[in-house]
Amino acid sequence: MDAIDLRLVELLRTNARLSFAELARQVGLSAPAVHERVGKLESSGVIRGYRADVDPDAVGLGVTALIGVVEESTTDADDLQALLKELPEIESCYFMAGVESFLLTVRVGTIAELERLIVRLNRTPGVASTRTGIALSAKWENRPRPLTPPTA
Amino acid sequence: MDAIDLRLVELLRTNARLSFAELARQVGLSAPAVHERVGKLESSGVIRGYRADVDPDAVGLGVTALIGVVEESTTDADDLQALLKELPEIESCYFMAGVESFLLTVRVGTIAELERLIVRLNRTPGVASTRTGIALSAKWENRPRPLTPPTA
DNA sequence: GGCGGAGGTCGATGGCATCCACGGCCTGTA
DNA sequence: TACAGGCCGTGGATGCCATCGACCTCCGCC
Repeated sequence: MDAIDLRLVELLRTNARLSFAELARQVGLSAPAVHERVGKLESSGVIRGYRADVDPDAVGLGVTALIGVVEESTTDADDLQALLKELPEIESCYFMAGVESFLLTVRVGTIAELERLIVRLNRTPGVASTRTGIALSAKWENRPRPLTPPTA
Repeated sequence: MDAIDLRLVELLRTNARLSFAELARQVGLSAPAVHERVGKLESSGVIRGYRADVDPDAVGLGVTALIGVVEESTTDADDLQALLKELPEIESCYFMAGVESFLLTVRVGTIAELERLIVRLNRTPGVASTRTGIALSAKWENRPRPLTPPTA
């Protein structure tokens, strides 16, 4: 992970469809060199994949919510996590410090669907309670942060 | 937005670097046809961009937190939003229903940096108070949800 | 029936991805 | 110092891909 790798990561983070030739021009190396570097970044797990950033509204997922989940004290967090993973509506799942063990970001089409999801969550074994906040709008999401060189 | 468009979106959501030729094979069209469809999806805003999914840990952003922000009653939400946008640490910003007007997902390198960020936030004009939850780990993030056809 | 547009296929061409052989530099060692 | 080996790069070759233009086909509408 030197400065060039960091620059490649930053470029791909902003536009994942850049060609290797273009990346090469940006960082001042040849295309094969960039190809190999990116391959290593992928296989070492620095780059986990490439995703199109899609407007959720446009694909029928206009409702975003954040749900805090309080675990029952008798349950194993791993078991609960496995159950949560079954629910495709859950886009992200964080294990948190605090009373609410999990914080979920959730995407559904309608408030009615959200209601059904909340009911389902509360019925899930290991869930003591949930607390839902509705996002009225996403001002921005997953904004790629400028990466600071390690010496900063 | 027909079923083929939806399939293209789903494919690109999972792997944004698929070639048009490969996409064409997957959906049973020719490459130029797919090229045109994807172009329209981009210019109509359905596809907002393409992002490499990077392990935050690997680029020195090992600390993730969620911060709820309570606005001062005298402030304009848009003004505050503009100020928040200046802070590169804020990865996502949702305008929420509830006491906390904004919910921020934040990514920093160390707990010390998080502390500085919280102090800065509390000093920001328009911010009445903040409430921070620390993510001990991200179980998963931005998982692409299988898209249901509109008739489902 | 004839027309026009949307959206598709096909074929050609230039650029890109990717493989391979080669070379320079840094480093540890005699 | 001289040298050997590994790492990382370059340059050239080759086949695939992106992309353009010409044409075709279907469908709704006059």
